[in-house]
Amino acid sequence: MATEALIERILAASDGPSSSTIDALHELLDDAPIEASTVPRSVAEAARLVGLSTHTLRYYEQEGLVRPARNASGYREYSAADLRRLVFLTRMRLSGMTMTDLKRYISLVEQGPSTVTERRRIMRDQHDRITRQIRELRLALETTEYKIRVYDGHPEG
Amino acid sequence: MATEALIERILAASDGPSSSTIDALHELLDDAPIEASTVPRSVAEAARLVGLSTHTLRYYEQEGLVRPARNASGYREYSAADLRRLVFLTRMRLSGMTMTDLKRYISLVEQGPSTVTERRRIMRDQHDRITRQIRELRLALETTEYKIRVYDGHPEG
DNA sequence: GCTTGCTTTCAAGCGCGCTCGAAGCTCTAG
DNA sequence: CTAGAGCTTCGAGCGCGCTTGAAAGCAAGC
Repeated sequence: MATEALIERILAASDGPSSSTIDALHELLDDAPIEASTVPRSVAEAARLVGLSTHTLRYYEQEGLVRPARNASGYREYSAADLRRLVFLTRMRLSGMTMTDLKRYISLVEQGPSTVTERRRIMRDQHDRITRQIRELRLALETTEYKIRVYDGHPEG
Repeated sequence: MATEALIERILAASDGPSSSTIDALHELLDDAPIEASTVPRSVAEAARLVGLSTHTLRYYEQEGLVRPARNASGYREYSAADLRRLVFLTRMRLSGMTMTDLKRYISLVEQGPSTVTERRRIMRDQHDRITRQIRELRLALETTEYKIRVYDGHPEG
């Protein structure tokens, strides 16, 4: 998946003390006033920034997940808000949310505040799925660690 | 994925104190002397026990991941060792190991002790991938928690 | 012996999420 | 004016991991 680049970058950025870094990320990525470089980005720039391909960005737009403005020539212009949404989309995709669910969720977002209840439900479901997934991964992690111990000739192999 | 049933069961079984439970699981699932019910299982029983479909079990065999014995009529008979392997396979699949890598690994296992070095390398790679994945999931988890807080009308939404 | 439900093999199909390629338009540098 | 890079839309293709279906054999109860 091309989206791994994004994660690498985000993870690299979040080395520091966890809680404050996360707050900073939220501020940066979700609702903060638009920062310095508020210049709209071309599809290639946006793709590079979020770690997706330009093809994927166009595909997401086609699916209604993001709606960048167009300039006079019909070129896409991704605003800071568009980029924040792309980061959100990428995180949700990486955590296993399906395109169908994501499309549903974004459609609710675009319908305005009356849909908050259902949006919260979707986020709660996703939260639970992620929690479960992390537990699964921890089991798998233990299994690899066990195998590695055995292959390292650990006494209780 | 049909494999979720397995995870549910394993997770249900591993409620207790983490470390000792994990040891018990390893003992049970990896190298312990075969336990009480050493009766071979039909493909349907095996499927039920590991939470996969019978189709998937046959597919895994076709791919060389497991080699259950056959009875006089050509029916598959899954031994305890076969079941342990299936559990291992399921965990690795759920943690995102590809069929290709898993086939390579199992082929090394079947080639005997001389392949331990490469097997260890594969398990270490997989360990690293899982670790990375868990970090990604934690970011996504934070994102859902943030959204839920906002939708719950939390002051610092 | 018949029925019911399991088993077998084999090959084809599918759903998801991209991914690619073609054909053509626009911008910039030289 | 031209070359080359990057943009547009559109539709088709693909890779992975199953999943399904067809056709036929086997087992157990009535």
